[in-house]
Amino acid sequence: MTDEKPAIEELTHAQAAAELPALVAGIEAANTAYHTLDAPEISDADYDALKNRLRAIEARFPDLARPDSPTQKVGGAVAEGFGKITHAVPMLSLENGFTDDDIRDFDGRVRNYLGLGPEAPLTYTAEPKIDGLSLALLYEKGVLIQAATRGDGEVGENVTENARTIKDIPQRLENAPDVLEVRGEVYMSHADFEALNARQEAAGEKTFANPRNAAAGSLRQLDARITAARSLHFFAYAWGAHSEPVAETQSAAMERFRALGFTVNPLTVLCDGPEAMLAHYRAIEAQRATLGYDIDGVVYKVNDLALQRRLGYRSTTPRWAIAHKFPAQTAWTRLEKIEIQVGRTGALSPVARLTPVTVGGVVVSNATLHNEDYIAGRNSFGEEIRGGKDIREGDWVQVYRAGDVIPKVADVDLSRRPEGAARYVFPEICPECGSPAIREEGDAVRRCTGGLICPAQAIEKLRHFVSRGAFDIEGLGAKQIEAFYRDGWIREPADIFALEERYGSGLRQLKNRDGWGEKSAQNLFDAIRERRRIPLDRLIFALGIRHCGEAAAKDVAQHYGRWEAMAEALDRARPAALAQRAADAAEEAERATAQAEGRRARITEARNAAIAALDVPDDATTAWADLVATDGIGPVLALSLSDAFANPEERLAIDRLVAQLTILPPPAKAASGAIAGKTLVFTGTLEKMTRAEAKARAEALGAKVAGSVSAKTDLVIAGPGAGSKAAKAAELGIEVIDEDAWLALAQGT
DNA sequence: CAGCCTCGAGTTCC
DNA sequence: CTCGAGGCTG
Repeated sequence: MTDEKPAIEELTHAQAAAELPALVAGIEAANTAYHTLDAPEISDADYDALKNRLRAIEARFPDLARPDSPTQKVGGAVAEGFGKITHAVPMLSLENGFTDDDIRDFDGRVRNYLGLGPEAPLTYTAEPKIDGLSLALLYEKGVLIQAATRGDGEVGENVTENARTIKDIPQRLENAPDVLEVRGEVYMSHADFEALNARQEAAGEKTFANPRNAAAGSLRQLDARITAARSLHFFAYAWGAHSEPVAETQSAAMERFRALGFTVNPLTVLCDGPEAMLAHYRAIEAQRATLGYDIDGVVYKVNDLALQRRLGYRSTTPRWAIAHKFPAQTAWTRLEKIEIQVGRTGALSPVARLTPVTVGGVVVSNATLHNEDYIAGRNSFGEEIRGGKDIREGDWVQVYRAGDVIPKVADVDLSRRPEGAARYVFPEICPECGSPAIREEGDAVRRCTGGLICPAQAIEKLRHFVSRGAFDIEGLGAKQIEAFYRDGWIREPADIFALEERYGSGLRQLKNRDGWGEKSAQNLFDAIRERRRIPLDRLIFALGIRHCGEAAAKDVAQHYGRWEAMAEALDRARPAALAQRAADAAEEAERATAQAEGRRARITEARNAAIAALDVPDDATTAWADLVATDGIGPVLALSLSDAFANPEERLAIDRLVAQLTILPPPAKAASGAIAGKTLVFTGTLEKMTRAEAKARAEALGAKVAGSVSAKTDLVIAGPGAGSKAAKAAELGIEVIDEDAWLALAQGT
């Protein structure tokens, strides 16, 4: 079909421009026909010819190449290939359990939360945990309109076209609700995996380490035709958005999925308690090798959906489910060397360099050794781990991947320990800068004291500054930061914003060195300029102050509202912060003798004396108390913040940075709903829900739940048998309601 | 004051 | 993903 077309070399620009649209349309039509109708309209050879011609034209006239051209979707380097999809209902992960007792504890927690006794009937489903990748399929009026990967749980990738090629995924559902999002696992069978690898090898292509990687790689193909050729499968096991209730129990929901045309795992059963769950676990474990696909455990879920709803969710996992994982695969290898890495906070982290070995289908050559004690064979309480065996260079060690991800050392074979292998001596000098590395009392890690003098710390801090939750500057990743640091172009965050002015012309001329050119330099400067406007919480997080992560930064930003208010308050509170530290030191010094004499009061006396000696102004005490009383901020974080702002060098660097920025205040908390922002106290017996449940419900509605009634309390919910708290509420003139009124409030909003 | 929950920090491999 | 530690609750 390309016969009459002029050869590429003879094509004029105008001719090429005229031919392109039809070419692109032809390829796209073929794509659609291939995987939506399962009936290719043209032969593979013709398809390839079309694509080759398009590629050739684009190569000769690059200005004609469109960013959405089909040639951009072949085997390309990824990422931008897929659109992002925000999950209407987040795709959470599951809590993991490993031992029988973990599962019994889970059952206990569920019962406790629901207010059920140990003998009350409670049914769970138990199903194999498929080792694949989760996928969310959105159906509207019974038609599949979107498929998204899990991603980080909030935002996934749009792989709709690829999902359409999977036979187990129905394109249409009969008698389905208007909106139904079915979730499940995409996986590849052992047989298909072996066959695929054989084909890959024969074609000289790279093979996959395990079925899960093969499934993931296949689903994330930019060319859906490749996905179609990979025979993937799908088990449905959960749901997200839905316009009407799916069912009343988990098992009925699975039955309904089956009726709708999905495949549901046949090894799903109902269990009437933890012992039955454990029995099923062992039964599945026994069949594991003969299933024909990989599983990595068994998932238990509370069957009754009304109970699931009551149990609700913690921050990242549901309370009504747990994954009982099989023991991780292990392998023995030689530990060649122990190396020390220095992190952002100066922490010295030992890493094992291993003779590469395959563990569960993945080649592992490094493993974390955590800290000094872990190498020595002890945990933080001084108890023995690995039977007290220490780890030495040259040892044969058994490694596994914790949570199937992080390689760790499980055991040491002492019989194979080389002659003369010495106990590992942990360095007390930073290997990067030579400063003393100190281990504070009661701390598990040893830290370099070099601060920003230490290049490792400086670089790690800068990396943190540009990381995802912080300034997130596109084009300025870890590698670039390190290069700029070594060049001396970026030594502190403020330098990033001076980069264009100081080195712009130089960078533009760095043709092809480190991949820089005029265009990429311009992109970087644009990205940096975009970030000159930054939300306050991101700025605080980016500063990399110890103990101040993303969540704490949000709390601090919310508390102060404006940067100036924060800086001013921290400056004012400084004397009180110093007093706090002095008091802590005095307490530490006094503790041993006070305990010997059995006089706890002496500790308080010592603290007070230390504070009194410093003569702290009242406004400092007020500012400090205000900070420490903030939700989520305790003395440790508060001191850390105070130290960062009081350190002259650090403060100057912060001020230089802030001078370059426009800081956006945190959004005012949406005070919607009757109890949002209110402080509640529950007292007496609640009959319709447990305390924990009531608390979770209140917090979900934006309220705070306190334990005792004070002037700050807004509302008291009193059940039967309420005593002093209700009386105190009456005394303070605080509104008191009963459980039914509370339920109305909780449900109404 | 002890136990729970959440957050912070560090780490590996694709 | 996991461990340790900080902060809050009962």
